[in-house]
Amino acid sequence: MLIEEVAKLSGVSRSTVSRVINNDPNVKESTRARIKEVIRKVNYRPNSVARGLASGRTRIIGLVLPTAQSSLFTDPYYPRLIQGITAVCNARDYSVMLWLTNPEQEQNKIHQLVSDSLLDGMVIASYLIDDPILEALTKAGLPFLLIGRHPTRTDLSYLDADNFQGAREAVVHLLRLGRCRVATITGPNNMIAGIDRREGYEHAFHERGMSPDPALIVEGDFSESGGYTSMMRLIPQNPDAVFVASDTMAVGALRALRESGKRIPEDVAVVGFDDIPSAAHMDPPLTTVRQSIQGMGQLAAETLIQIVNEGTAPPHRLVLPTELVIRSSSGLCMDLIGQ
Amino acid sequence: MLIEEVAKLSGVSRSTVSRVINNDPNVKESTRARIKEVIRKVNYRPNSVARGLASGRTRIIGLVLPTAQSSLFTDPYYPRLIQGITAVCNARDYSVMLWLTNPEQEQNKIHQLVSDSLLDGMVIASYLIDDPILEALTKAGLPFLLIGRHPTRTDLSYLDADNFQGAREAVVHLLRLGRCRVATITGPNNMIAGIDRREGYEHAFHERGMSPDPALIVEGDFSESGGYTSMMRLIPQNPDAVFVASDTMAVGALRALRESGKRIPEDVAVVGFDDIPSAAHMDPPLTTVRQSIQGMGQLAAETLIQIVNEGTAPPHRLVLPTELVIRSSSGLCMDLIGQ
DNA sequence: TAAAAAATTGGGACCGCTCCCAATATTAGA
DNA sequence: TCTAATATTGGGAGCGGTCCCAATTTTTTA
Repeated sequence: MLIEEVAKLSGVSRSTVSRVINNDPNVKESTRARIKEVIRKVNYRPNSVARGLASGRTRIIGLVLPTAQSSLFTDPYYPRLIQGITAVCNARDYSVMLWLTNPEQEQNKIHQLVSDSLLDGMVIASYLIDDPILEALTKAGLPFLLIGRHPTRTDLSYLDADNFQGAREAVVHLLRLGRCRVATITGPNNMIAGIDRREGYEHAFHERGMSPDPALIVEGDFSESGGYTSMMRLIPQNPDAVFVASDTMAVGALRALRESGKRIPEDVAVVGFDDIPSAAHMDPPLTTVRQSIQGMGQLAAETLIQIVNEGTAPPHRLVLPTELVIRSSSGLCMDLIGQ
Repeated sequence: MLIEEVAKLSGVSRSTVSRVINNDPNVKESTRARIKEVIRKVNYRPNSVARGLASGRTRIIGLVLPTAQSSLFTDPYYPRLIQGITAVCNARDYSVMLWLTNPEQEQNKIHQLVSDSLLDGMVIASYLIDDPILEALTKAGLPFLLIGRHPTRTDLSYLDADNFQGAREAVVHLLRLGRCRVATITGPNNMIAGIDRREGYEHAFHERGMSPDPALIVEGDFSESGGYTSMMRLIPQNPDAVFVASDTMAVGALRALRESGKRIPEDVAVVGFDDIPSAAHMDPPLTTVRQSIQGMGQLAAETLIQIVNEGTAPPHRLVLPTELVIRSSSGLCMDLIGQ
């Protein structure tokens, strides 16, 4: 079924049908109703490829995720992000195209996408974006949004959780509970989220005029086994608490602590980051910093769609709040005592 | 940069450039080389929307996943599937479009996609596909592939793991170890994977002239908390082993067993299904049935692309083998004794 | 009631490719 | 060396919409 046929059946020209399809107000109400009825009756749907070619807008947004990330799909992070983004896109009648790229392909792939004019915009959740690519993106005029702030460039739109504050609060919580050898397993040092959380950790010390012992800082990789390995390296330093930069790593850290005969939280208090669904069921239930990844995905999609439709405004920099969720892995908490 | 400009720079017509782009053999080698050089130099990339409109093929395949599934993204199943599919599509220069739909939207959405001619084919991993949709898909002539066999229709192409054999072997293993009250936590009864695994469980009994006690069969929902709840319901029946239809549920089941003071495997042996990455790190390490979900995704993409390019052959029915991975949650195993 | 303004509608010109068929160049056969 | 066959190439006609501008209708205004 073509627009021309719908036009014939409605007794109008294809232009008028096109107007109805695109919600152009310049159509007489009675005409619009008649056409809509025909469209409904014959179940007409405009060919989106043709629309895309003619209008220059495809209503497709691209989502680029790094596949190198070992935690890519064992950690619910990306799945949640995807869920948030697709939910909004579905509702707004946008389609989502997905690319999982490893670093070698990534540059080439993004270039390709940019010059392909298949996309109206893209969400880039990769953390290893080098400047040439950003340059290409900017020059191509393709709207894009980073998930996770860019370490240096401030002229780009991004969305991020408040990693610094979240980490800071977690560590303040541990210090307040009287822990004095608070260690941390950080994220990768080349990921901004890892860096920001470590800085939040450090800041919590500085606020009290203290400095963390460098021996208590170990880099992790956001994976479960990475958490285990890092914790094993940390144990000889006798920490009495550890802030782990992701819940998935915390799972590994808990395992390492158990195997070493440490009691949690008596010997070592543990705080994670993310509040993944299983955090509440861990042994013991994990105190953690909650971030709404799905919410971030939703906001990302909404923001990008807005940019696409309203032209590029000044860069959007959106930072979502986090929330410390206190469970038993960090020690006695008032709620429990009350019961 | 348009094809016409490339043609001008190469001193040929756009037709010849088009031939080179599409690897048409009817081009003189010297001409082809010259054009390729120009393309490289000016970094020309054909507009895929225009190609799609002109050729009727977009090189985009759709992937439809059910979002209702509570385990959607806590279980690594779908992420892995996505990873497998995108890997192959990337390599073959296809793009993947993703839809996460809930049952209410699903029907409407698929209809929309079908009549939109944006897709060359689709992979449908949803389990609640009703006949009208399948009819629409078939009638539209859009190639599609189901992940998970259809319960009744045998004329459709699908890809599935050998759920029946995998479950059967798991239960045979438990029975051979001398367990006599082998329970099971099944998948949802409306998912074919859940049904096939339960039938494998039952068959293992029948092979030995036995029948499972119906009280030892409890339906689960493939989620961690579902596994916990189901196990709690099972414990009063005094099982000495349990076959859990997914590792994620097994996590919950282990938790329930621990809380009830049961030793694993001494009191209750446990076998899962999937072999998720954390299975080897559980306490105790989980015996489970391994299936390569990523491999399934890859094969799905390859098969669909083949169907798209070579026309619809007789329906493809591909069943991938599973493998029993014996760890300690199911009891003593020879490997361990040997050490 | 006629002219002016505003609201609708129609139709040609693309969007940037592919594809078919006719035209031209090249090679082989006699 | 000339003709037939074969290999290359060119160009028109779409693919199915959108969009602009001119034409037509309807509504206002004087």
